[in-house]
Amino acid sequence: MCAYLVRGPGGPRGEPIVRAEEERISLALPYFDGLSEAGTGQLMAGALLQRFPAQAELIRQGDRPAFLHVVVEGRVEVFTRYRDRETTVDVLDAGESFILAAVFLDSAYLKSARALTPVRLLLVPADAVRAVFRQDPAFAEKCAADLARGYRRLVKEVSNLKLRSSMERLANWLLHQVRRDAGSRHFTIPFDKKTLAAKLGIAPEVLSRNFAALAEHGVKVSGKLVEVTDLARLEAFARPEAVIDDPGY
Amino acid sequence: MCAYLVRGPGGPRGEPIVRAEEERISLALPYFDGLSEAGTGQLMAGALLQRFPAQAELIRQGDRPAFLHVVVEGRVEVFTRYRDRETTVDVLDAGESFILAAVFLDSAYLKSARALTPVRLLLVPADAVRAVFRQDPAFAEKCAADLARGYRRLVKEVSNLKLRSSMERLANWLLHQVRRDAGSRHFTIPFDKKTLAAKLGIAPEVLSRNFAALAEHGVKVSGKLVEVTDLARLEAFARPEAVIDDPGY
DNA sequence: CGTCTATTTGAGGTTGCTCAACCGTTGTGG
DNA sequence: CCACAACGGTTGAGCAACCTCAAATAGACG
Repeated sequence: MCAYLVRGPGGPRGEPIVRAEEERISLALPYFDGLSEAGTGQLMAGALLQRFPAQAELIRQGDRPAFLHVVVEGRVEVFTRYRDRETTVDVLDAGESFILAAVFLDSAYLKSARALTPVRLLLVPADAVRAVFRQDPAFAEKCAADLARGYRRLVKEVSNLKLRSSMERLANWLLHQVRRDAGSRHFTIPFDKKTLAAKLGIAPEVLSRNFAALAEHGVKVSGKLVEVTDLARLEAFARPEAVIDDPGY
Repeated sequence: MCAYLVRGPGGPRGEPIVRAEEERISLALPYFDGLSEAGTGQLMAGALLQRFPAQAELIRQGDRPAFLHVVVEGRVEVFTRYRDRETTVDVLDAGESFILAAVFLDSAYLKSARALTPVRLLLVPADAVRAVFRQDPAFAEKCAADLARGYRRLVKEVSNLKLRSSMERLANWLLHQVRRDAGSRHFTIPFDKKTLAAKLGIAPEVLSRNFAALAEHGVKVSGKLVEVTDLARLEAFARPEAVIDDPGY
């Protein structure tokens, strides 16, 4: 019933009821913003707030969803496997949820997920999610909006993969990071380069060479530290496009 | 307000109100199945049923959604552009809808769409969709399920693109067609090979060579006609996986 | 029968992959 | 404190998958 309670060495410990303090945290999540009292209560009644150590396997593709997962703290990598290959579909930060689509349709996970850092997850029972969806229009709208945004993110990802070279994808990813940091000229890559390579859909070696090649286009890298020395130059090379690159679009 | 009424030579003619006969057609669409009377009425009140000639541009990426589009008849290609490149995201048959996510979020289209054949579309005003979503839980659930399925389709597409070679994608696409025709050994490709190539994310020349290469794996092609001479062999090569290839998964 | 468009084929270049060796950090045990 | 794994990343070499450009064919159509 709840595989999480027994999985992993020294890791997850179940807390059968979300305590007041932690409920406050959960409510602060964009996810539950503006919900009815009743709905919130129902969602939280069976919810668990759990910790997992880095590298813990959170869900496994093919399994059936028992909970909606919301990242409260830490970073989660969502990926798919095929034969002996594996690729990153997304990397999620605190405040984001995953596998809503599987929960909603009550279908098997298409993806697996692992903790990239130690994480804290809010686990909301799948049937509660479905029930509250039917009762609380505000929540229904929230879910649908989430699904719609997720859909659109993937449409962009498909365009990104099919229409751009790996260099272009990397360049645009860098611009994305820079923009997110309010235009700061340097930032640190928030996870392993191996993970970044998987996210961009290339081999780690190619990422390495691409970084080297971007020196020509106003980017300097040392370790996880990236400095954009010539933003205009990088933009000229990356040629970002609103429809693919604007997060809010 | 309604660009469709004036676009295209000899093409679309608007019908301000959906006639009874045509409403029956619309109601037969899976989309409106099980909806409340009131909801149906509201959706249909401002709906248009329109014809477009083959090749007509139905929506253009970057525009704002005025209607939810449902394919009543014919086939529609959904694609994205970037610089001078273009790629097919999906090909839709009768009964399927498109740009629900954009309508729901009231955001600009991420994709363009064109008619591959002469088509008949049901155009449901975007604000009606949003309004009925809030009023009719059955419709809300339908929409969310549609969004969730669309999301999952794209997750599979991303896996398909990132984890498989173009040969493998083609082989699995063939298996897909065969399975859809209840296991018949031969079928005709339902659109241009150029379109198929774009859907698979490769240049037309590569598709051509891939078809030739699949002769080794139990596939014979002449024109648009495909015959699977050795299903077991093709499956051994394609190695389909439920998580990526089962439509209902 | 010409004319167009779709597809195939050939040639040659690019991009990205794999394998293997190497480097720099980090962590460990003696 | 030092040698030595161990790990993540980089680099080099060779190969495979794809792409582009240019012709040659094959159909579809008037």
